Amino acid sequence: MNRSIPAATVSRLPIYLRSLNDLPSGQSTCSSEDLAEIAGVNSAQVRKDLSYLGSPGVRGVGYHVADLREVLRQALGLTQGYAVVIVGAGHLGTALGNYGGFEAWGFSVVAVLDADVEKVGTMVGGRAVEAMERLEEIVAAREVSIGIIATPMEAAQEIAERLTAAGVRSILNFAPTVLRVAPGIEVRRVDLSTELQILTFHLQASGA
Amino acid sequence: MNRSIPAATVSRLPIYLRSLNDLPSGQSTCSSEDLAEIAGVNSAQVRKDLSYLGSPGVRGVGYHVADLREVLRQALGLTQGYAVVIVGAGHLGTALGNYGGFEAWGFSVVAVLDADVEKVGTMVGGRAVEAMERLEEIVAAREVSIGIIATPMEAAQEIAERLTAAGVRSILNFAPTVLRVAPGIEVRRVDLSTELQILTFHLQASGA
DNA sequence: GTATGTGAAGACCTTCACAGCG
DNA sequence: CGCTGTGAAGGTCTTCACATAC
Repeated sequence: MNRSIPAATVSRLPIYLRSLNDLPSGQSTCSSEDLAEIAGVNSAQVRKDLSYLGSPGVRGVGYHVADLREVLRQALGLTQGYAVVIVGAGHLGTALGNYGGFEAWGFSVVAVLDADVEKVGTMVGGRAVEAMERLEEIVAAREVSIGIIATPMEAAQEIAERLTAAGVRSILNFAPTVLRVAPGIEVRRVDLSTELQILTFHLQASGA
Repeated sequence: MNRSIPAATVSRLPIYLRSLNDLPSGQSTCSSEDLAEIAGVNSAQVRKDLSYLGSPGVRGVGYHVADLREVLRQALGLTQGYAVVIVGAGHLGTALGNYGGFEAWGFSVVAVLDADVEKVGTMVGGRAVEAMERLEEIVAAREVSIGIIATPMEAAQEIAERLTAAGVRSILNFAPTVLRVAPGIEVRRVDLSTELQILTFHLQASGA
């Protein structure tokens, strides 16, 4: 079914899906131009991206909003729920654990882990923090498919190895380090200081 | 001095800078191969990227670590400090405010703002949360160059407009929305649910 | 000898412009 | 007629392969 959708397109699909919510309510159909405006991209880009999902539009009319939402949800695999484990209950892990948005998109945080025995048992987002040594057991028993690493840099690589050995195939890494993982394991890196440094590059390039 | 460095290169420079810290200590010189390994990219990529910064290497030898670090810091504009304001003192804004890494890279969080009067005056990362209406005054008085938006989605666009009107030229946006800003304003988006959805795309594409 | 710096080739991505279809 | 879907063109990024310099 997937005729190899380009990576750049995949990274925009979530934006299109969210953009549908920003349409004037009651609008049952939308043009590539409407979506382009909201998503901040070129309208030809929108049409080409969506064309990879079959041909969800109607010429002369546009895209039927409800249909398009369903096609996007299907493509992104959002029709099933995914169990997520958060590793690290520091400031960031706590913020993530308290974030209400996971459930809205069908994700379910099934555990928050921390290596610090002082933190084990404390509550984060309504769940008790569990001990790091239970990682493998929890991943297996709760069928975790996504691991979120919110540990200090030093611990990140080892946690990634334990997660993947236990069966996790997707990792979202907030630790400021590049993880080395086996082929087939998908890692996304979110790094605050990298982002800030890209901003300062432009500040100084434009003469600040 | 900047002979228009490609965007893709700019986004890797922070990784190279950090990679220097991961070299075996005492190693005063390193090859593009060494850096490539740590940064997780091709070594030709490393050489081409670094060649945009002049020619910081020595043929037959490699890159002198201390020199390269300095060249990277210069290119990224990290030789001067930057004042940062965090807008929104919810879970995420609080985590950011408590994050110790800003100072290490030369950033200085000069204010944390929130629209909720209940939150004003509470402490975040050793600073008292200030009222949102003081945004313009604070940006001007404390010479803020970077704004971090950690508000709910609905407030983000207005905050972006107020920040830029007050003189901020760089924004790091954690709110799940695409900001519309004037030309010349640099925005980086960090969106948890987008990242998770890209992961689920691959999970389902590989048949999970 | 050794590792950088770089033209050339190739892969990938974006944009245009218009054919095609409702 | 209007808007999608798409070949073709143009741009950007990555990788190769080797000349170049120490």
